[in-house]
Amino acid sequence: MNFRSNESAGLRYTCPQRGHCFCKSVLNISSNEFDGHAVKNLAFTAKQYLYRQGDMNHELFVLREGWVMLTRLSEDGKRQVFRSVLPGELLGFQQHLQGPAIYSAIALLDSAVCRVPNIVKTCSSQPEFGLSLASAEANDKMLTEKYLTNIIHRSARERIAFMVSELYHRLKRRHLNRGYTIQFPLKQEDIADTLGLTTIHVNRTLHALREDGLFEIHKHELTILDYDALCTLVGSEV
Amino acid sequence: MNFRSNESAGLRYTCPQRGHCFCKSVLNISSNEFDGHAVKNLAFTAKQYLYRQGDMNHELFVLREGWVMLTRLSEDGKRQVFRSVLPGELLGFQQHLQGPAIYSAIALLDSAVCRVPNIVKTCSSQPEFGLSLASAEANDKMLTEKYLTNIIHRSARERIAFMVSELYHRLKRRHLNRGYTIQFPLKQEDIADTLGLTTIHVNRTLHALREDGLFEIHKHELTILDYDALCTLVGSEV
DNA sequence: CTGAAAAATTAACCTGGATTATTTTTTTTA
DNA sequence: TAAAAAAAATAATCCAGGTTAATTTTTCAG
Repeated sequence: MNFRSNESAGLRYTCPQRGHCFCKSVLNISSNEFDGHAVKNLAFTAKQYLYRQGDMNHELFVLREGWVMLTRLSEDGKRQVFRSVLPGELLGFQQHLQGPAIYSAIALLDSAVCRVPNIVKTCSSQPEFGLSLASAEANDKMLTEKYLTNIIHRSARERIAFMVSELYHRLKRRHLNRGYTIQFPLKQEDIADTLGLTTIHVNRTLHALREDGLFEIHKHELTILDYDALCTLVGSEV
Repeated sequence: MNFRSNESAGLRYTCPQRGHCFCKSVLNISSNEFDGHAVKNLAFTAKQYLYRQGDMNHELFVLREGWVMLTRLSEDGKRQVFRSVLPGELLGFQQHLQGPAIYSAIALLDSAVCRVPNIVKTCSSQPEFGLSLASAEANDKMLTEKYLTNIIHRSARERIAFMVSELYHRLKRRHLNRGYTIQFPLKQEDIADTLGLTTIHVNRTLHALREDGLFEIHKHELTILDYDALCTLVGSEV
C-alpha cells in the first residue's frame, strides 16, 4: 500500500484495478472529480471495520487492494457471512442508501479503498454510472444465488470445493494468484458461516480434501494441488 | 386484465402499480416515450414462459399484474426456484444484458407486463433510471440473502413460515391481499425447490402448520389463521 | 363426463452433518 | 519469550430431514 506516499507527493494514484471491474466505467470518464475525492481516508488495517451493521449513512467504496468480508448478525446471535469483497469490487451499496447498513464490512487483510463521493449526483452527471451500479448489483445477486444453489443441492465437500474454486477464479481474473496459490485470510469459522456448516464439520471436510490431494490451506495461503479434480468436484457451474 | 381493450380503444393504460415500486421513477418522467412502447405484447397466460434460461436477448419487464416465478435448472437436473416476482416488480435484468438468460421466468397466473424498451438509451436520457435499476437489484439481492440466511439457520417449519410471511407482506404492501387471504399459485414442489427441502417434507410440515392453526392453503389460496403465532415463529427479521 | 396425468398425502427407514466435549496447535499480547 | 487467547483438530453420539415406496385426491384434456 504505497498510495499514501503518492498522495503526499501530490501525484495522482492510479488504481491497480483501473480498467477492470466496477471502476472502469466510472474512472474512464470523470477521473478528475473522482480522483479528487477518492484519495482520502483510504486505508484500513486487518480486522478493522469499514462500517458496521446498523451504521447510518455509511459510504460507498471500491476496494483497491486487500480483502473485505461482509457479515450479518441475526437477533438470535448467529452470524451469516455473505461474501468476500475482492479488489476491484464495489461495496456498501444498498437499496436505502441513507438507512442503516444491512451488514458489517470488515477488512481481513490490510486494505485500501477508494470512496465514491456522491452517488445521486454522479448518477445524474454521468449516465453510465447508474448502469454500472446496477450491473455490479446484478452480479452480486447472481453470486449470492450461486451460493444459495450450492448450499441447497450439494454436500459439505462440494460446497467447500465450490467456495474455494469461486474465490480462486475471482482472484485469478485480477491476476492476484501466484500459480495455484492465493492468499486466504478466511478462518474455518468464516467458511462455516458462509456455507451453513459447523466449524467442526468444515474442519473434518478440509482434512479429507487435503488427504485426497485437492487443496491445502496453510498459514493464510491456499494452494490448489489437483486443479482438475477440484473442477470435477465443483462441476461446470462456477 | 382489461388493458388490451384499453389499448384497442386507443386509451393509455394506467398501470395499477404506477406510484409504487420500480415504475415510479421511470414513469413519473418520460411517460410519453415509455407508454408508447409499453402497451404491446403484454399478456402471458398461466404456465407460459416469459423467457427461458439460455434465451438470448430476452427483454426487461415490469410486472403489472399476475405472478411470475424465476427458476433455474442445474446440469444435474435439479431445479432451483429463486423467487416469485409480484406486481410492480422488475424482471429480466442481469449483468450481461445481451448474454443468455440465467434463469427462466414462468407465469403462474395470467399476467400482464410492461416492456422496458431500451435500457442503455433510457439510462442516458434519464439519469434517475439507472439508480432505480440499481436499487431494484439491491433489493432483490437483499431478498436472496434473507432466504439464504433462513435456509442456513432455520428448521423446515421456520423456513416455510418465513416464506409465507415474506410473500404475504410483499403482496399486502400492494394491497393485493383480502384480509389474511392471498392468492397462492405455488405448488408444494415450488416451495420445496425454493427452500431446499423435499416435497415430502414440505407436505409433512404444511400439514403440521395447518394442524397448529397457523395458516392453510386451499385451492390456490393461502389464509393466515394466526398472524401473531406466524410472526413469532418467523422472528422479527422479515 | 371420463380417463389420465399431476399433485398431494402417508408410512418406514436411513444418513449427513449437528451437537457436545476435550485436546492440541497457533497466534497474539504483555 | 512466556502466558493467554484464539483457532484447529479429533472423537462419540444423535436427530432433522432425506430416501424409497405406495396410495389417494385433484386437475385437466378430450
